[in-house]
Amino acid sequence: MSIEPRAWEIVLQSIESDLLSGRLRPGDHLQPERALAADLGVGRSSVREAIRVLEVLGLLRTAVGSGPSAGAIIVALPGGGMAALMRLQVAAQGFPVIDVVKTRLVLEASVVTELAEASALSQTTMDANASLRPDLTAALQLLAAMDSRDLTEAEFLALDAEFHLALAEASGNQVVTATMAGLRSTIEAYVQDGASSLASWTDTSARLRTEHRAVLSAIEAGDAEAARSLVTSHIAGYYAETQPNPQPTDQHTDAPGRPAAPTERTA
Amino acid sequence: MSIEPRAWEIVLQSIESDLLSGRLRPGDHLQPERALAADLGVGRSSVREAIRVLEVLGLLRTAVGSGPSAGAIIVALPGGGMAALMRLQVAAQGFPVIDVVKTRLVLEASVVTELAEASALSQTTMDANASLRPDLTAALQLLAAMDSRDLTEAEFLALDAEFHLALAEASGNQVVTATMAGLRSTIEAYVQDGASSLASWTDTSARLRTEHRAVLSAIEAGDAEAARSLVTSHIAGYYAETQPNPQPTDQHTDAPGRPAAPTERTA
DNA sequence: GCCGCCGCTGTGGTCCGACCACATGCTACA
DNA sequence: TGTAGCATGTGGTCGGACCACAGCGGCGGC
Repeated sequence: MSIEPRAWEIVLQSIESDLLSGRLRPGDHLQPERALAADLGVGRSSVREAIRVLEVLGLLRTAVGSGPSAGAIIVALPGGGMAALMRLQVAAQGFPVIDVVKTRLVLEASVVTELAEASALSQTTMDANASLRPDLTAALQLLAAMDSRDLTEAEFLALDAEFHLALAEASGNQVVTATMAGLRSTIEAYVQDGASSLASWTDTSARLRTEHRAVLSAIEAGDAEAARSLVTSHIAGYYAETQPNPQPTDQHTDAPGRPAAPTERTA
Repeated sequence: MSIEPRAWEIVLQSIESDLLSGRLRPGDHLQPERALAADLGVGRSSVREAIRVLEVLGLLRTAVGSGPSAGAIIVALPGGGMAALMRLQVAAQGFPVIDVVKTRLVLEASVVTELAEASALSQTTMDANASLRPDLTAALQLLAAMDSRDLTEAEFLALDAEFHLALAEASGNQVVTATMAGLRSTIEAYVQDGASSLASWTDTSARLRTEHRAVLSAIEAGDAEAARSLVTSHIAGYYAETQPNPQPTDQHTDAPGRPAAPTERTA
């Protein structure tokens, strides 16, 4: 017959159903752990496991103490959970880095295309619709910060990653933004790994700066095709430059004696 | 200075570092909870919280009992974790449904483009490279299954979702596949919600079938542009058709028939 | 009457011990 | 020799205990 779900799943489903029905909304407090446990007829440990999951997934934050700021509060900030997911999946070899890069390419191409189109649209219509024009000030500020002469490679590349994330944010698509944020930590890792193998960091960073400005210009000019092409070559170019020996489908390194880790399909 | 991380974070980091260093690989067993707790100097509850997180993220599965199949085993199946993340973020209003649809659009367009290009490539080169040709048999079988006359709307749409997922799998990009799998449950929900508002289900399902075949034909013909355009209009068309009244921020509220979307496990 | 200190209370964070259910595998008995 | 049943190891759950911390309010000093 129907198997009894584990206790922590009961808690998770209860919270999810409260979320869906609107009984819980962002900003609300969860019941205290002890009360929730009593209500659902489970132990406090089980409640804590469910809360921990939700916390890692970025759905709530917890704080000790008392008062309005304490307790478990619903906060839907998707970036954190996505980042944890990506990071761990890459670590567990569930996600090859090349796939992460390819996905980044696809998403960013779409982001800049959309931004350029929105920009073009805002130019053809009345200025009254200034709200339609994407907000690129954050990206511009990051670009300016990257012009600073006294940046280490790591600092520069961190700003680089933030710049790309800012573009995603400007596009307004929260799913894409969250995914990019999740990809970001992985991207930053490979980007910084690759930086050491560059012929000349000065040359490369200068080129990256130029390319960034070109992308932004294309967006502001409303030239979607150019923006897409520029951002694609920007990302692919750096990746190619830092991967001197491609290693086709293999990667995943060592230990050929392994049972090849089947990603067991549920079907 | 540095604040002490919570105990369960210590466990998580320990496992992640084992993953990164290769001490843990897919298929391996984690230490028993009690041993891990003793090793790391934390309580068993904290170990369990970390393990629970990893389980929801799709990094491992747990089983009771004894013997080789029991215990916590590393299995990197990204789909499950992504699905849980997407589902909960949508529930918490962190992800507007429209953004989910847009992201699906972008990813699927890229998938079919890539498939078509690979297909074209495999045609121009020797047939010896048959391995380069994407494997679309799964998609074809699903298409055939959808031709069956006696399908309910729900069954048809489930097959539909699986078809789109099969395309992603055929493309070989695991990040995209996992993201699509995560989007899938959300997509299925809105798709089935919308189905009731259709003028004629018979007409619509016939059209969907035709569009599916057209997409597949374009892929097999190696016509990337056509494939992209077809899949875009396919998805956007259905979404537009089922959303006569956009209903800005609202949505969901229901629960008829679906018991709050359990974390689909089982193997 | 006003202000500040201190303890009370509620909260999450952690640990511990206990017990259960279950899957194995071995042992003892027929 | 075969099988029934027990021993073992594992995750799953619970309840209790204690801690640290943040607010809040009462009490006392000024």
